[in-house]
Amino acid sequence: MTVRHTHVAGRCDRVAPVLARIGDKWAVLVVVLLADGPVRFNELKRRIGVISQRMLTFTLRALERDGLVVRTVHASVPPKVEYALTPLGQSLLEPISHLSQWAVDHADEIEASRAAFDGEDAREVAE
Amino acid sequence: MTVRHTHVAGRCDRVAPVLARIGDKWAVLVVVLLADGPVRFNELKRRIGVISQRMLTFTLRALERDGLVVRTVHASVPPKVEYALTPLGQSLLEPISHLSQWAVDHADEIEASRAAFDGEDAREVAE
DNA sequence: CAGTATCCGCAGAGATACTG
DNA sequence: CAGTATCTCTGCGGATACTG
Repeated sequence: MTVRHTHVAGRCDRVAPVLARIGDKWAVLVVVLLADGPVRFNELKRRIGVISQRMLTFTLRALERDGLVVRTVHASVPPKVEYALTPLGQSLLEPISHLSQWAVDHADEIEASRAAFDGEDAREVAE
Repeated sequence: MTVRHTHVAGRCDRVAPVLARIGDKWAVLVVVLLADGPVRFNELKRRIGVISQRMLTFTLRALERDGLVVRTVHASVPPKVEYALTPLGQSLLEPISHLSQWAVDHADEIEASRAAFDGEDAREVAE
């Protein structure tokens, strides 16, 4: 029984939580939007466009909890809260961009494959 | 209004579906398990350990549809179905391993941050 | 062995309304 | 402005049973 795992040494349960966060569509979006610098809550909401404030709050809390984002409250009226990437959060930008690059590079292949797959299905049914 | 996006040129809607697939915990696991070569259905199920056959089937169908995995039926009794990575699927291993590496490298930081975050919460409540 | 079909529970996410 | 609090509904995913 050969156990030659190609995957990175280190238990899967270390990796899983991170993957889950990446999979969270809002989380990644927020991280990318914060790449250029701090952004305020409602500004963030506006840029994302469709997100509910509930989900944005949850997403930011999760990112803050994981140490990827810092929340800074400026004591003023009206209140001003800015969110920014921590160094850890910034370091995540790199692997994310690798992945994004892959996605962009192969988007056409994937789409074609899907079309082919769905096409076969339709033909089977038709016969 | 400066629009200096750091993220990869190419619309987000191209990237989102891929991120969703990565976020699918089963999908990534399966891809990694297929890294060393073709594996049969039940063998895959056994290695994953906890997955329901329903989810495994769905996951494999999705991966097949996206062209990341090929399904090969060997006409025999009992039936034998093998799943293997396509070249496209193999190419995904690279960005995944980058991400995994990041996860492993920063797992401790993240965990510490979580503990600190949760600790503050508990203290606030206690006071 | 390798699935498909069906039922069901519960967490995730939206909509809405209210507050410091 | 930046949230919290509820209420609700959808759909992911597990358990189970059946089939080629």
